[in-house]
Amino acid sequence: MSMPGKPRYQQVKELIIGQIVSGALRPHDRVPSENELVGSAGVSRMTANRALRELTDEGYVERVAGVGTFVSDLKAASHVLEVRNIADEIERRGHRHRAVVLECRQEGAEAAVAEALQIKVDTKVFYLRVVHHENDKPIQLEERYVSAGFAPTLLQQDFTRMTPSAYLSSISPLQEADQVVRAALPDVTVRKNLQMRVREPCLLVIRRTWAHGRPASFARLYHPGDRFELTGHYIPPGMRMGVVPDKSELR
Amino acid sequence: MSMPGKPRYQQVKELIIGQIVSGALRPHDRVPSENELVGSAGVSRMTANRALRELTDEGYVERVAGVGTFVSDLKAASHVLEVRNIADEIERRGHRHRAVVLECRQEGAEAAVAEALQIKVDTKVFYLRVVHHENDKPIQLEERYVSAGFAPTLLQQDFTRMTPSAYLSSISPLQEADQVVRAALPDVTVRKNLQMRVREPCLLVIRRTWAHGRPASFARLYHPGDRFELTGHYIPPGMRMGVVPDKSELR
DNA sequence: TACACTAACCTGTATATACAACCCGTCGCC
DNA sequence: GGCGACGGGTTGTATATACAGGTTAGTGTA
Repeated sequence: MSMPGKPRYQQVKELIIGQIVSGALRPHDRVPSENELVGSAGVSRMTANRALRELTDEGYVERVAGVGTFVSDLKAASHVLEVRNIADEIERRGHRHRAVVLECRQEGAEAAVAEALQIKVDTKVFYLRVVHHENDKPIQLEERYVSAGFAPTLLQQDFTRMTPSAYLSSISPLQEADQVVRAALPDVTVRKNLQMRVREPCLLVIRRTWAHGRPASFARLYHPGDRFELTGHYIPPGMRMGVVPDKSELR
Repeated sequence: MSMPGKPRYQQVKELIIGQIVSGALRPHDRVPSENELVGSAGVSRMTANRALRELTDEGYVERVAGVGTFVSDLKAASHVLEVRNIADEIERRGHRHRAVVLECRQEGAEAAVAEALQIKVDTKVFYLRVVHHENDKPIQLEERYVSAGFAPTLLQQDFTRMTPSAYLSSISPLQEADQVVRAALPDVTVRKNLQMRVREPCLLVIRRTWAHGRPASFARLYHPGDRFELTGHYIPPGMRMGVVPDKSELR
């Protein structure tokens, strides 16, 4: 255990992250305790403590004093992206989510998709189109391409029970992502599927998610402009433990 | 220096955050070194190190080995919000930014503004309208209301040299914020100011920034849908040092 | 003057040690 | 059987110490 260059606490972190990402450690599983890491990783307890503490800050694990350290639920990851799983979002508002699968098949990647997924044109990809409803009103049209190698069992999945993005993150959680948000006029197909008025603009989120350093999935998410908005909230870190000089509570 | 209940490293962090937020320490100022904190805060160097290290992770300060610790530029704050200072954004693309101030005056808050800023209707607020250009093409119409008490010297400011949001964050940086993003059709005034085609939708960002627990500023930012997009990128924390998660199993 | 070297200071990491608080199972006492 | 005390394991924090490596200013020499 002596990869030179990288600090030892970082090596310990990567060891554990690797086991989480590879699936060897699953959510709610127990992570080696500090004292166990002293033995197995050959570091001091303070070093093991730092590794586990930083993994806690980063959302990988949760620690309970007197009990142990456990892999966390990984839902926190998509939080930063502001658009979480649409089903969770709807349920959090106390509404009913329903998904209608329009298409679900394998096809050859066209140029734009191939470029986004960094594969050759005509490579096999899975293609999905799903409309998500909130209380029976369509609120998102999801058009998604998934690299075939990444999720071989995708076509057998029932996406009315679990959204594609939830399914994908269950296969390999906590990866990289980039996205673009723009306002655009929908084409006729999109407009019909979302039951939008003519000339109503839509909010379009284009997102790629990465796994193992390669794009795994490419999605276009269309939302009706009059029924959907992205919300974000920001509190500077370090302010969250109840600091703040002035605490005037309002509302 | 012994407030029981809060750990000492946290007390040190809050001490420094307080000086940054209050303005006693400004960007690029030097922060007490670890050894100075050993003397002035009465903690061990390891404890001071932990405080400064966490402030680094949280974006408050930057550290240079061999040199010292300095208050950061605070641009990190808006980073999470994905729309940073529009002028920085434009310059980062190597383009030219120009701001045209349409209006800049004091007025009584109307109902919607009063609610957003949590003040009474007709309370005095500053009202600003600025068009931001990228290479002489309008790219953002900024309509902003600022609580009068928050920035008394606002009307004297030259907003062609410094954007309103940069000015506000220079007064009291690193506060809380919330925002909403939506797609909408602009009204005629907005469309004209942004030189948009008819029926072209716009991307609307509505943002409130908070200071000392109260809303300080409320802004509507309109962007032409065909010339503007919000981008975001997400890398899970802990993966940023070049990890390659391998499948090294243990036990 | 030009240049090399050193001393002082800084961050970054690693370790051993210590104590507090917490959780839980077990053992012993009532 | 019931109940409380206790001990072992766990996290959380604090400290002293040590060494490595970076930066800078100043000093001294060629």
